[in-house]
Amino acid sequence: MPKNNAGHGAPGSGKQERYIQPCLLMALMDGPTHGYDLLSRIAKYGFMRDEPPPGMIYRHLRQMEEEGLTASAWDAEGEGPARRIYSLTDDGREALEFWAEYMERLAEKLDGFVRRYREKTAGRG
Amino acid sequence: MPKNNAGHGAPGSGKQERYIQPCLLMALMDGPTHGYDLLSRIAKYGFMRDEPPPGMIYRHLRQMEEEGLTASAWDAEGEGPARRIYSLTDDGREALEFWAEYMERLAEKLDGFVRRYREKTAGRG
DNA sequence: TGACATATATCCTTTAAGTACATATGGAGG
DNA sequence: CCTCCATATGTACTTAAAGGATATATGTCA
Repeated sequence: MPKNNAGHGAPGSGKQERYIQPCLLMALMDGPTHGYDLLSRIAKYGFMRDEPPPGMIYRHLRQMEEEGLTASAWDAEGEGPARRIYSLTDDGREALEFWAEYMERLAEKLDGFVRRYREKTAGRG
Repeated sequence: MPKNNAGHGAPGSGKQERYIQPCLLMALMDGPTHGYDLLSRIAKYGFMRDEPPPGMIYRHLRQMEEEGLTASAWDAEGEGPARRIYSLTDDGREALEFWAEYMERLAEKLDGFVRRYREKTAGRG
């Protein structure tokens, strides 16, 4: 057995492809909300084993706001600490469309690769 | 138009998901060869726009050899500078199977995401 | 009043990819 | 013969993006 493919890329290594940005954009399609809630919303897309550390999504949210993909405002109403409510901008919706097309193409390539592999190994192993 | 989604992840940014390691493993399934030849072999899998810079694949090849996924030997025969001929090990074949399963799962997740997006946006835009 | 849950935010580190450059060999042309 | 070029391999530095730890604030509840 190989040592679980330690090293580059994906299987087994630390750095995953978690698609946090498109997940956040997608989650915001269901309506504006605050960061902590987005954390649980994006879990259902299946790209991460566990919930990502909170710090992570704030980093993304800040960056996305800088890029004009989201807008935000403080919400002091309600209990607990004040929340910052994020919403999608038109640019954000466009970016998500971009992502969807990219992800579609990527899925095709991945499928093509796997198909090719299965053909190559058909009838052995 | 958004500024082409500058920033994180994939569409438009620098860091791509090029799957060089699985591509190299797959290319070696067609038989042992040297690095420069692998460069052109892996182009056909479609993960990179252009051929990756040569230095890159040597980095990968060295790392893969450290991990026991490939073996190599000098070939001084023939013209030009000596070549190093790489071949797959059993661990390498197993790692490729690993990759194939990973890529299959990833493709499913991507398709699921895109499907969900298309449903959400059906009938508008 | 002190632990706890929610919520936001900043920092430093690690990983892997991008980029540029350094080396070596043999062939072709002036 | 000497330079330039194509092939071929390799090292080194830089950047990008994710991982992870930690800091801050607030209101609830025991």
